[in-house]
Order: sequence, then structure tokens, then C-alpha cells
Amino acid sequence: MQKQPTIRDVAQAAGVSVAVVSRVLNPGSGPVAAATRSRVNDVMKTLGYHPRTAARELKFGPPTTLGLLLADVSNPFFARLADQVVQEAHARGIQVLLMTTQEDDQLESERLATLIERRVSGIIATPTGNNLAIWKQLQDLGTEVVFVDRSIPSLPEVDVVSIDNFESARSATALLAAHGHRRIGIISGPAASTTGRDRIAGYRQALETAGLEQDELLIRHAAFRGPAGGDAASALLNIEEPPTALVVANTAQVTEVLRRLSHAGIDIPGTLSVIVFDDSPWTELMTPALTIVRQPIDLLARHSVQLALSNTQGKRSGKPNVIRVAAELVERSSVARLQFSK
Amino acid sequence: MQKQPTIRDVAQAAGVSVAVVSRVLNPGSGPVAAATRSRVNDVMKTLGYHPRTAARELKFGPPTTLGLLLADVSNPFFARLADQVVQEAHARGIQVLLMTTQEDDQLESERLATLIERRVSGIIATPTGNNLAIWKQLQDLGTEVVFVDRSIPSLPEVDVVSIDNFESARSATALLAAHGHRRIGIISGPAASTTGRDRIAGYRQALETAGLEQDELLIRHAAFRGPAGGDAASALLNIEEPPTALVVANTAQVTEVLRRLSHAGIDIPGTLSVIVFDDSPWTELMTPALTIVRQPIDLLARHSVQLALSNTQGKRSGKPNVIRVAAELVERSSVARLQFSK
DNA sequence: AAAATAAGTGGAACCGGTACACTTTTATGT
DNA sequence: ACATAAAAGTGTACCGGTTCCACTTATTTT
Repeated sequence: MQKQPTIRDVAQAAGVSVAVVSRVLNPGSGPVAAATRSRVNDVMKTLGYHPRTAARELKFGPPTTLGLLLADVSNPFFARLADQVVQEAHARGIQVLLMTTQEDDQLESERLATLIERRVSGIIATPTGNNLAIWKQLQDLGTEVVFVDRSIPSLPEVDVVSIDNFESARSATALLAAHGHRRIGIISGPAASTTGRDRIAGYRQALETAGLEQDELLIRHAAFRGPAGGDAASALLNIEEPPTALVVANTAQVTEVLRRLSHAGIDIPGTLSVIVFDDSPWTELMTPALTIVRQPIDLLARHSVQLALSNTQGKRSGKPNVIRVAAELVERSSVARLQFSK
Repeated sequence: MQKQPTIRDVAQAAGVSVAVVSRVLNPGSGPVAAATRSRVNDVMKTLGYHPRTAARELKFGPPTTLGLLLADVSNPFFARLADQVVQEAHARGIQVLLMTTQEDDQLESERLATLIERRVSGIIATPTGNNLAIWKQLQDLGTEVVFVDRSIPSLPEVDVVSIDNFESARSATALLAAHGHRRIGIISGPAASTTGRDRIAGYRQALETAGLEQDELLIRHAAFRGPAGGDAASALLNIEEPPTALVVANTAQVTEVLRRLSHAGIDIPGTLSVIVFDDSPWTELMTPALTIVRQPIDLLARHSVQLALSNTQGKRSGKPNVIRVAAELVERSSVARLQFSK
């Protein structure tokens, strides 16, 4: 465990001033003779010198770190989002500080405090929906905030990148209606979440277009965490006139719902057709292969990173960017055509 | 976009010196009158002051950041590991810088360079197996390095946390043998990886104990990324005397293998019994429910974080910590008992 | 009541880089 | 050759915290 050499050690060993070493470190910041440059480089190598990021950051709040604040990473959707964000960021030489909220606004506020102290240049987040004041403060501080997947309606000035939740739920529901289903259930996210609400709205629109009756018993909001999805599924199965088709629009609860259906001995798609919002490779391996709504995670990630880094300064003038990317409905075998419905 | 207040702004507004403000910021670093303290706190609040981590870090390389260097996060195993590591770290007030290597040693070395410059206090990594010199350098610099899941045999002085790969593959194979299988195939990780090798070794041991012949044709190493697993599965199916049972010991390739088996019209467990190393919730939902080897990811995470933070100083004396946690074999329905084998 | 001790505060050096203003060396033009 | 411009290199003040030390003002001890 040796003590770390500093730029002054390098300067001394190379027989030059620290300014020259700094120039070698930052090409383009000033002229250095080729011979000197290589000599300094040699010294740095033999001394095992590495400039300290912390010292650099002190001068200017450098756009070299991004905060990624997700609900959790065990959810494959967020995991893949994190993976893509990290890759995108690395491609731009940016590092990612990963944090999770567990959907807990108290934890969220703590994480945000840390991110403020670190003076990250941007934050990509799936907000819990609270902590309005902190989000506002962050923007005032000049931190670029991008909400991904969800948003907070009362913070309209924040950039948002998400899929078109309304349209994706609408088209999934429309597909079921087109297959003759008249009792279509939906399990979505919490009513407080934009994704939860927008998807329900799309669902309602599809029913209306298809001329189907809207039954509030068929609409369930489930929390993102815990067994909420399974409970919602059970509840749905036990109503007087149970659905013949189900849209699972809460990605975090897909496996919970399927587990419950399986335990209940439900035949898919025989007694219940299913469409899920989830693009896990496993969905294709199920029996039957599940019809899914696929979210273009790579696009979400790319746009998020881009926004989080673009607005580095200025530009906070105009209206916020709202990017909606289209989700893809992938038809497989979990939706049955109802013959005798009329 | 206001400009950020500094400690001097706070001091001036509160009518005290910066030293006092600093003491308020770091309780226990010196005496402050209660009245002064609350006055300073008020000023900090109204000014919206947040101390800059970068400035703090300049004084001492503070153990406030951990590097987490994984192959990728789209793999659910690593995703859940990342999730747990982040939670463990947060519980200790530590932040996590997430990086991915894509199993590419060039990328790995770049990420490591960044981590050195950031002076992180510890690194938890799934090493590609190269960059020996850099890993050594990191240790010399006093950075605590912990390999998780895999290790590098030629770096025996690095701490390692993993499951008992040998034993878990042995017991899975033994289970198959006990069910009467005599032709048991295995698809593991690359021969260059410790997990790949150790699991094969456990497999061989089980065969030997069961008195079964070892056929090299039944042993396949597959890369962690790409279609390698699927290809290995196809190859295995097409040998002269194909296996009646298969251990998929390469977690990253499980879905690839299953996809190939499915496309080939293989009946599980009718014509092929299967045990996979993967604890995804989906494995239970498959038809049939898959028998799995479950890795205790929370334990891996907890021990890794603990080691990465414990050795902060001193202690580099003794021999490295090697922690092996037991994996759990969860029997479900993808293994058939062979009746007529003799 | 004098001396010793403790509490509260301020001044300034320092951490390790960056960058500006400036001096010295080398190259260029006629 | 000589003036002049460009290139190379140096000194040093920052950035925003922390901390050591000196100093002043209470509080306690005997």
C-alpha cells in the first residue's frame, strides 16, 4: 500500500512544472514539446500516477457523472434499462451512480440529497411521485432531470421519456376485443402512477371503440411491489362474471399474476386469454408462448441519456422535452379467438 | 439556474467563520454553541446550501464510493446482485458506481482506469480473467478488491465471494444419476472461467461416484454471451447417443438453451430431463416447472459489500478471504425417473 | 480571588488538480 | 543578422471544503 503520487511528484520527477504535466494530461489545453510529453508520460507510468477525479471536479461541476435513480434493479425491465443507460453513458465517457428507491419516497429524498452533494450533471429517474420540492430544487440548481418510464403530472417542466402507455394498452385491449372478448380485465400500476393511469385510459378507449361495456370490477390497480398483482388476479377470477381475457399492464407484477393463475388451475388461453407488458426472454418459452407488449428499452435509454447530457447548460428556456416511443405488440399464442360470443 | 452557495456564503450570511460552519456540517469535529448551530442550520436551509462531495473527497480518499463492475446487468443474476449490492451499500451510507464490461477485457481495463482515478475505496467485480496487472496495481494502491461469482486463479491474493460451484454441480448431477440417468450432458461457462471449470469438475465427480462413464461429447463449454448456449444444446442433441438429462450450468445461457430445445421439439422431461442454474421467477412458471440450482444472491451481495468495506485499512496482512456460500437445489418437475435404464 | 480548565470562535494552510498571466526559448521572414 | 512571432515552459491563484492552532471568553477548581 504505497502512498499515491500527485501531479507535483510527477512534475518534479520529470523536471518540469506542474502546469506542463497538466497540459500533458489534458491535450489541447496548451503546447507541449513532443519530447517533454513523452518524458512526462514515462514518468507517470513508472510512478503509477493517476489524476484524481475529485480534484478535477473541484474546479468545475463537470458533466462526468450521471445519477440513475430506479425503483429497483431486480425487476428485469429496470435492469435492462440500467444496462442500456450504463452502456450509453460509457460510450460518452460518463459514469453512472446507481441508486434505488424501493418505491419509498423517504429513501428517494435521501438519494436525491446525495446526488445534490455530488453535483451530478444529470439524473435519470423513475420518480415515486413525491418529493416535489426536491425535484424543483434540482432543476433550479441546473441539474438536468429526466423522468423515464413514468412522470409526475404536477411537474410538467421536467423532461420525460417513456413509451406511449395509452396507445400500447389501447392496442392490446383492442386486439382482445377483435378476438371476440367482451369481458376484458386489466391489472395496471397504482392509480397514483402515470403509467398506471395512462394504461387504464387506453384500455377504456379501446373498450369504447369496440362498443363494450366498462365494468369497474374488471379494472385493478396493483402496487409495484409485493403480492398485489397476485391478489388482483385472484379478485378478478372470483367476481360474478369473470373476464375471458386479461391485460397485465403492470410489468413488475407479471410473474406474480401468472403464478396465481397457474395455482388456480387456469388454462391459458382456454379459459383466459392473456397479454402481458413484459419482454423477458422467458415469455416466449412459456406454454403457451405469451403475447406481449414489448418496450423498446434501448430507445428509452438512449433518449434519456441524451437528454440528461444535452441540456448541460442554457436551453432550460423552452418547454421540456417529452419523448414517447412506440411499444410493440408481439402476438404469440396466449390469446384465443372466442367463437360463440355474441 | 442560480449559482451554488459555498461554505463561505453560509459563513458570511450567518456571521461566523467557515470553520464554524464546517463544524456544524461535521458534528463531533469540534464545539459549537447550540444557538450558533441552529442559526447556521437555518442559513443553510434558506440558502439551499449543500456541501460538495468533491471538495470533501479532496482531503482524504473517503470510503464513500464503491465500484461495481459486472459483465452486464441485463442478465437477471447480475441484476439482482446489483440490486442487493446497492441496497447493502446504501444501508452503510455508501454509493455505488455501476460499470459493465460486456465480458470484454479491453472495456474492463478502461473501466478500471476510471475507478482508479475516482479513488473508490473498493471494487466488487466479476472479472473477465485478464488485466492481471491492473488488478494487482489496484491492490497495491490500497483499493479493496472483491471478486464475486468468479475469480482469477493466478490472482490468489484477492478476496472471493461465490457459491460452491463444485458442490452445486455435483449435487445436481448426482440427482440426475439417482433418477437413473446414465447419459448426462452439461453446458457450462467458458473453460477459461472458474465457474465454468469448477462446475464441470463437480459434474465429473458425481459421475465417478455414480460409476458412470465420462463422455467428453457430453461436456460443453459455452461463452456467456451470444448464441453459444443454443449451439451447444443443438450439438448435444445431435451426437450419436444423445443425453437423457442435461445440466445447464451457464446461467447466462439458460434461456438460449431452452429456446433451442423448444424449437427442436424436445419434450421435457419426457425425452430430456433438465436442471438449470437460474433462480428466475419464470422457472417456476414453465411447463413443466424447472428444477433449479438457486444461488443465494443476497448472501453473495452482503458478503461482498462487507469485504469491500472492511479492509479499508490494515488487515491486508493475512491471507485473502474466500467465502463460499451454498447453493440450493430446488426440485420441481423437469427431471424424470428413468424406469428401463439398466 | 487567582489559577486552571473548558468552550466557542476565527485565521490560514492544505488537499490535487486547472488555467491564467507571464517569461524564456525556438522558429520564421526578409 | 535582426526583428518578430510562435512555441514551450513557469509561477501561482484559484476551486470548496477540512483541520490545526491561536485566541478570547466562560466556567470550574481550590
